Amino acid sequence: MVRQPALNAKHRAPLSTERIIEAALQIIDGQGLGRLTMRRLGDALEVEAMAIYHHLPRGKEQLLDALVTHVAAVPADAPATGRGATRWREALRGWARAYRERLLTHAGVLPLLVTRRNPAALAGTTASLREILRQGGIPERTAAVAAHTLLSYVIGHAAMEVRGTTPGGPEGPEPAGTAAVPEGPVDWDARFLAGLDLVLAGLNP
Amino acid sequence: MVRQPALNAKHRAPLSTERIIEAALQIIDGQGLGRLTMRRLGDALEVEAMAIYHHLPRGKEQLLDALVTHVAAVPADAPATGRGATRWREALRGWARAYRERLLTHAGVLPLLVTRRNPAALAGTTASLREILRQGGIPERTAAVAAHTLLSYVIGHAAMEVRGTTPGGPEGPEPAGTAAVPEGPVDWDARFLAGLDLVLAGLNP
DNA sequence: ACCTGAACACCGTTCAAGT
DNA sequence: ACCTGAACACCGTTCAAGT
Repeated sequence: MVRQPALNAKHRAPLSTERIIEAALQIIDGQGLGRLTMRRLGDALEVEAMAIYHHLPRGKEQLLDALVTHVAAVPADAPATGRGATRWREALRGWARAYRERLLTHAGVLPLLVTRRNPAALAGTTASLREILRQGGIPERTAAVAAHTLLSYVIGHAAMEVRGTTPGGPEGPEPAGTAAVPEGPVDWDARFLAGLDLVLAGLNP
Repeated sequence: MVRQPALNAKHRAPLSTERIIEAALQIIDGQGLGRLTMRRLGDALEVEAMAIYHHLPRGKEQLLDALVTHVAAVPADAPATGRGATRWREALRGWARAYRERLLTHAGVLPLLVTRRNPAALAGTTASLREILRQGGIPERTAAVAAHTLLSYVIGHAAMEVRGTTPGGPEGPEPAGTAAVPEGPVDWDARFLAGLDLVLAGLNP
């Protein structure tokens, strides 16, 4: 009989913060945030749950913070060297599409992004957005507003999408004299892009 | 000695779904979502935790759904009878301000609003927004987009605010050649209104 | 019909101990 | 330095029982 490597062998990849975050993200994406458990995470890493605390001393809180940073703290690329009104507009559009996609593939961390966790996680993202706008000739004040508006829209829209298509009719009391008509199934891709154009339309350098 | 009413007296207000939701919201607003526990909720209602299941058979899941509905499923008022471009614009602005305030005073439920829970909860809200836009002369298609855009912005912005003012600098790798400058403290009220105008600016009937 | 009490399977985390 | 095992205080929920 060929000797199998011992189950608790030491030659498996050593535990590291990166591997922990990766495994946690895989659990969230595959089974949902509610099923991310220190014990289950330990199982996925073939380690006892308590071993995680050696790399993340603040425990689950620290893990969730790290996940938010990993998913949401992505600065936008600087705009390509050429300038002109279409240049930075296209850059922002591209960033928004990529960022939305990122949020949707890791939809399980969206609730974490909304909580007060990790207050500085989005600072880099907003700063890079402001920079793109500034280079596009938008005045400082307007750029600060536009950066936050754009980020708010993308995050908010991702949240709406994650809730799923709203199949039912309206709820609650109707305002008098108004028959609110429920909307049919929504093409979220198209709607996101249309709303994005609406937000960008107000920006004139 | 005056006889005190028995502690487990029956003359306390009988348990009801309304009272349960009210008490839960009070716990969330006062101590945070993480401290909302069936047992603690029972204590607040002077009842054993298991009594809650008699009114909410699906347990905590149903409670959280009800909380989202209670906080977020508020249709916008119909615009005042007069028409003209400023009328409905003012109506939308007023709604957005009120809705944001509502979300911020119950910031603890924001993570719940983002999760897939209660998919129909926002249907009534979006429908009433579409109706206001339609009455303002905005074509059906544009109205549907604008309603979602506006709602996404308000929810997203509330989320940004709840995370707190971002005191630290940027995080993560900087794009080459760009020194992203961290922003100072933000006046969220002013920023929200400015962003709101940015979103509404693109809407021409 | 409405509420209680005990019990079950699970959490996150601590702490002393192993190698 | 890195991981384990047992233990503690807490969860949500079930189920039989009380009134």
